[in-house]
Amino acid sequence: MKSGDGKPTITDVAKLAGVSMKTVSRVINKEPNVSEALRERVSQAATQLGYQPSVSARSLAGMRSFLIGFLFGDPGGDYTHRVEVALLDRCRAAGYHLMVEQIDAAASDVAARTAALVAQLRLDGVVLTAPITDHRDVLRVLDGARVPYVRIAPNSDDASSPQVRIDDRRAARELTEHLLGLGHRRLGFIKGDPWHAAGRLRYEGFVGAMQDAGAPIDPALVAQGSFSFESGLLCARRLLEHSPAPTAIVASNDDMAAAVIAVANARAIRVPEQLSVVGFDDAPIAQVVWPSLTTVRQPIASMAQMAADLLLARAGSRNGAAWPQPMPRLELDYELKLRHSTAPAALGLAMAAR
Amino acid sequence: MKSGDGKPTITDVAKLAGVSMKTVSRVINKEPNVSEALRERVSQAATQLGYQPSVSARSLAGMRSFLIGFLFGDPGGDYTHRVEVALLDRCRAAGYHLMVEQIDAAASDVAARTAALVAQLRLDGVVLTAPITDHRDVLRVLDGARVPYVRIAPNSDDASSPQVRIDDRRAARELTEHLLGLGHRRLGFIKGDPWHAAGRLRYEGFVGAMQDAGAPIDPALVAQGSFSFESGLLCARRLLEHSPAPTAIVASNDDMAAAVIAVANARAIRVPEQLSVVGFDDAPIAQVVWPSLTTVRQPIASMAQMAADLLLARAGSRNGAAWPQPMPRLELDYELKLRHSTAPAALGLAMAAR
DNA sequence: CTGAAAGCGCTTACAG
DNA sequence: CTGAAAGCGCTTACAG
Repeated sequence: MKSGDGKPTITDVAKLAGVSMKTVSRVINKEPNVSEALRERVSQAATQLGYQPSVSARSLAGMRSFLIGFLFGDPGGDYTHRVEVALLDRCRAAGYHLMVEQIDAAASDVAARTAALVAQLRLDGVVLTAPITDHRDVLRVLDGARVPYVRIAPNSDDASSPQVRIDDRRAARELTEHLLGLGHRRLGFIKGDPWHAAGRLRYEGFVGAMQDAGAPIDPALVAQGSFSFESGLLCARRLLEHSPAPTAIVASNDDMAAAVIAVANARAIRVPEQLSVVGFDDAPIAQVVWPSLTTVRQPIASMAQMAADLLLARAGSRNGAAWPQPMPRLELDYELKLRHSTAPAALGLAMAAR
Repeated sequence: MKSGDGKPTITDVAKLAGVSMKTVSRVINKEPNVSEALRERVSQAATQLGYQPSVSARSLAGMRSFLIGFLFGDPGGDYTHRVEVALLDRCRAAGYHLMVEQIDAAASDVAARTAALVAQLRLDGVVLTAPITDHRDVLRVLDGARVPYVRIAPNSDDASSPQVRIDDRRAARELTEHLLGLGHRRLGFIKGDPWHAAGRLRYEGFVGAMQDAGAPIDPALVAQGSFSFESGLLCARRLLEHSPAPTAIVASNDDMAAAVIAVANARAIRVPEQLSVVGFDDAPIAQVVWPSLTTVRQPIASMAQMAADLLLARAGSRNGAAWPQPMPRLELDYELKLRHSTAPAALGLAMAAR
């Protein structure tokens, strides 16, 4: 037992176990070449003293900081939070800690913030979510500092870093095909941010499905949103005021789909009897609006975990040199969630009267 | 200009500026007793080299780590994320970084996780949100390690640490009085977690307002929820099946209030014409449900900022010894948000027919 | 399989 | 107002 008031150090553990500092270090780092007897003796001493290795000392002396960074863009967002919790999970399991930083993509100090994070903390790796995944200044600073990073659902598909994503294009296609299969022909679409990968890909999937089905796309029924509920409100009003009105609307995310339902409710347009609506993400809001949203569920936690694992594997390797080749590009499965916001077209008032 | 590939260190800056390491250190830490001329010369050299002080070196050598921790409980949650972004803001402004950790209150390794966070990283301070604010193991570890912490909306009102909150009891009272003022007498209430401060206080406020108004509380109209949308669903069904049904329902948060609206919609009970509903928090869902929710807005960002500032002020002080006395207990203003989910009682079908 | 020495980049405590 | 020395708690690189 240590009597002083300071925290026990590696020296204290070494003394108690009757070995050198270096042996304790080997045990802590799970390095090979330690006899089982010594390993056991050291572990016991560490536990007995409540020894916790100092991250700053390890970071200063060694080649690892045991710190992973998470850089996100949006100030709000359930998506971001879910990614974070999943990252936390993997980091903890690997003995790493998670630093977070928010980057306002439009701010002028983007490079400075990124630099402060990686240079002051010597991060072993960084996880990026859209739209920061494609911010030139951020990527330049990370590349310059040689900090490994993994991008979740980036816009550009280049091979400069590993990425984790779902096939947004195909998911949007399936969603659209679901509506076409219900007999809808006159479909509206609400786009997301154009510089956001998901926004672009989801629109492409919609267009592909429509073309394959020979269904015309009325440009008046395509509105430019920005993923926010408010932008969905504006777009929904525009689409629903158009004549003839669409019988179904595909929104690029659930927030905007929920906005469509809100506008429909306010105008006594019955969903899904008179108007089918689909969203994307399976955000909490999808099950909370009435009727609940048919949408696409992304495996957010799995995506984040894989991102973390890629980084942790590289940080843990003794050389830590480079990414495996070919560059990892993980594509996870999504899931179509059929709920209550979609119904056959032209069922009209018969069903509405149920 | 440094030619090597490593990052510039304090020594490089000192050489370039023609001063000692110690002088550079003084400038970086904004310590007094440096002539203006030298201060300027050092600043320029640092900028020229792109010098970033190593957090681990500073942490190891000095008495500060420049790291603040954020401990939260719930795996999801807009509230948590908003707190985090606000903390990030203040930390960055002060040259600090933010570490996050999630604690599952029911898990067995709560103490270990907390210990790992504070002992390995030597955190300069920790911010806690409910319900972790009142977790015995967490507090014991923090106290034992002498890590200063600030609690946001804790349950217990003891003076062991600073706290930041709104007056939940008074807010719930005002919300209830708003309904009573609209002529409602038969009110239902959906409680939150009993061991969660806000849950208890909001119920007390409700009871107080009812008693003062001489309105009886029907125990059959008080349901025990747990802040989740799902629990709100169950409670709402129970309350609305009761006869005579309530004309208004107070839910302890917006998620549960939204659930009440969902159940009402599903049963063709018109809100607010036949049933008034109020929530608490002004979460995003409040403006997204139809009709939008009358609720109480908490100044979440301000609360988090004040929590961070308390910690940063103490970490920055040279002695860093203790909290100011009396222990800070900051109570911020809330705001009643009157929206579309409340209307006069007994307006009945006249209004419903509009 | 084990260990003694040097050093990571800073700050502290002390001199002047 | 300025600086030289020692040391924070580890890991690296090297011996044995």
